[in-house]
Amino acid sequence: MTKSADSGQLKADGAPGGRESAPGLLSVAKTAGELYDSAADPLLANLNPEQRRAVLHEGSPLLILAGAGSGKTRVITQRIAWLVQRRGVDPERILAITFTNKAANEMKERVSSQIGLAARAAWVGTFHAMMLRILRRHSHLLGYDRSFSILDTVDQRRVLKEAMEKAKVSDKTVPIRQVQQQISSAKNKLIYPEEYAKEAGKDLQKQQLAEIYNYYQEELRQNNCLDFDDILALTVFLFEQQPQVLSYYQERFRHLLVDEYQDTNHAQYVLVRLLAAKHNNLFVVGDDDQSIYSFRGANLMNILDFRQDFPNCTVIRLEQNYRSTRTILAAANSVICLNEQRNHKTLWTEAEEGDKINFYRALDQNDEAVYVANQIRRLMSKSGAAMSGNEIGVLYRVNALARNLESALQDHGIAYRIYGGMRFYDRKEIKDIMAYLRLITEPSDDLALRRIINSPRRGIGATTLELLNQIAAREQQPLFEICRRAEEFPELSFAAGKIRLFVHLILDLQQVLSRDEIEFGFYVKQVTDDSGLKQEQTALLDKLPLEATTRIQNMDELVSDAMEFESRLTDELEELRQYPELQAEQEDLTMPLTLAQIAEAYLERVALYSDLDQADESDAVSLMTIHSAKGLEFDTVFLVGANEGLFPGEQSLYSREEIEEERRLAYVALTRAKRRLFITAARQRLLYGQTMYQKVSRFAREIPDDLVEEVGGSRHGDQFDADSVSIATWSRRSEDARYGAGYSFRRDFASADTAGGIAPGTSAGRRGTAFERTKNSLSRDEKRGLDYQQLAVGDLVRHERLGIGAIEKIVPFSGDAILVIRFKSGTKRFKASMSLLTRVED
DNA sequence: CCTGTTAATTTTTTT
DNA sequence: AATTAACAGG
Repeated sequence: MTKSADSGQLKADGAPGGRESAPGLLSVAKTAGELYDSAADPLLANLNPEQRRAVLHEGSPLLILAGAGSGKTRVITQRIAWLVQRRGVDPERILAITFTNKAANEMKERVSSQIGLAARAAWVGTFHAMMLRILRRHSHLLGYDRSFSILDTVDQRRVLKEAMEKAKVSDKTVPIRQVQQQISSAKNKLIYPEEYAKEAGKDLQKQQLAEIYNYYQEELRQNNCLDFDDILALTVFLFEQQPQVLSYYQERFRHLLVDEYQDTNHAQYVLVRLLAAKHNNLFVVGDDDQSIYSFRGANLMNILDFRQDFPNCTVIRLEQNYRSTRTILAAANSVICLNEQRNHKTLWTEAEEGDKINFYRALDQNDEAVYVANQIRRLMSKSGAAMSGNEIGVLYRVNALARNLESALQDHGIAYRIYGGMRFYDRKEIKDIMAYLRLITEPSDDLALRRIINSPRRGIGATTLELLNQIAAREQQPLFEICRRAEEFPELSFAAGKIRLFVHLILDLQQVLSRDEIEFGFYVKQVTDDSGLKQEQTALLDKLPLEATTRIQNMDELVSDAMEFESRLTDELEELRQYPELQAEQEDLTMPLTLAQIAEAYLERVALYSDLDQADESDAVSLMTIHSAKGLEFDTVFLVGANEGLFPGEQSLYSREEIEEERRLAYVALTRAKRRLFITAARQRLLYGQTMYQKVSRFAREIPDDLVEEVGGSRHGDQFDADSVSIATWSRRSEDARYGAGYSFRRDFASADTAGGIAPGTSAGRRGTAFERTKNSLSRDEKRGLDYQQLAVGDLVRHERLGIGAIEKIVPFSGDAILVIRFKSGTKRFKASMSLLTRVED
């Protein structure tokens, strides 16, 4: 399947086409940067020689091996600015790919501040977002309708389960999770069911998988759905099958920039090769030491083999670190050095030595959390040099560790924000509403229909649904079509009335959508109301007050999120209109937006974006996994849970490759810190319902002694270092403790610890969901929000980022109100109780 | 057809 | 520990 990628010939001519000759400036510089007095160019002023060489590079594919904190984002943005402003490249000929939406947003913003609104015409985004954009335009060539929907992992599991039933494979013999993983990795290698079946050969297990895979893919196709991996793989197939389409994008994207190249999987690698093949203007930035996504198919070989893949390429190393102190950098270097699979780089810095790394050996997970909270409070209240919360990041290997930290921070009154975990859009109530939107915009989406036909309860249960399924299979029509014709089928007579109500609900909502008379936010509100979802929760208020309240709040939140989304979209469009020259290629944005288009755009955003992507201005300590911290930096970093079996994880202990990946993860964690680094490990830890006894992580022990200041015990030796009893590893099996005589003494030790008067940290009771608690802690500390009843049209308010604005409109709903506010920069909408606004007295 | 109960399973990391 | 799936009874 790589064949066609290879057949794309790699010409070495980087010669710019006519359209690229710069206005006035330098055709000289393209052969030799020295001929041009680059030192005087303000665009290059803040770059070191290597960075400058990278920005100016021309004529061959370029690999930049950029160590952590070496200014790679700056190099990419300056490169884009350089291309546009000095080389006269049309921004719409630039495709810049990042890995997270957050990184993409940051890049867009930085580029805009350099070159202004023209940046809008460049394509900047994640692989998934960019390829999706391409797929939407050409999906009919692959047999998908333009309005296909994207399944998330949960929906995916639903479909898989059915596929397994069809293939008569019990999910007991083969866990769904594994099937999901297998299919995903096959797709990332561009292997689709047919080929998978061929490769299976006589392997019975593989044959079964192939069958499941086949059913799964069929189901997706029938429902006009793609999963995440399809987005990449189908784009590859599109390019392979439709040379004219490929050729169009090759021509269009004369300049291709890829960030975090070390995290590309095979499909992404092929995409890069295909797109760059014609003009060869490939600009790739990566750091093999920061490759941490092999579990989702990232292939480290892509960056290690770059020289072979692009024989005439140039390699530039960025080794000067601008982020961390000497101490932190030395620690990170000494850890990563122990990996064998790497391009050798040694980061250096001119920065000062800085504080030693603080290592704390905690008693248990609560003690650990309390220690972190105390340290944070100390840092934030230091007279004269008080830090603000957003300069602090708390990082951990697995999301499960966030819980203890949460309660400790709460007890200390520290505002925090948790990233990851449950996405807002993943909540049941939200997904239900999204399923309504999907069915409304795409009536053949059976998956959406099945999700909502009985949500809220309409008395259409499994029996009826089974009947519907049978008829649909017989008639070869989507479920919704069968529902519509329910009267024609006698077997449905029992449920026909209920089905008709449902069909009318959807048809009515479709009509409202196509009439296009109300704003999108209100449309979403109408969906929540008419569907009965809201009412269902209101009815539950007496029975489950806590849950129902959150759900109602979430639905309201979704309404205002939809409003904000619309206004942001319209603002963008407005800006584009002011630059007619940008419009040529933006065909999808030149028309006035209809309600249906907004709905589709919204569904798309919800599918690809996580909460992490929203830039957050509030001043709170960040809690996140190391994975999500990549690309970020904090003045002070706490790395918690530095225990063997947790980090590195238990399942990676016996594979050298996996240990190396974990070590890279450690490297990423350490290099997030600018000035101060705290590392904590617990002697014993209650996790997943079991107490385990843990050694200090090897990564903490690999840091040279002279860089570390130890508190509460040594990093070396076992967990009971006082009497140096050697216990090889912890045990997570409770029956071990019960039955194994050899284990009983562990419990004695454990109780001795607590009986010895060392009280474990206070364990706060569980209160509500993580989401809720985050919100509470913020509102308690910040007093955000306004009471709309005390506001009037014309009042002035201040927003931290947007400045002062005037209230243009107040739209009350469900005890709150949406404020429409005109700022200098444009009109924005806020939910009054949630807004970060303060009133300005005039 | 729905509800409340038990039993079982889960834990890497994310677009 | 906590979420989720299966299951029996109303």
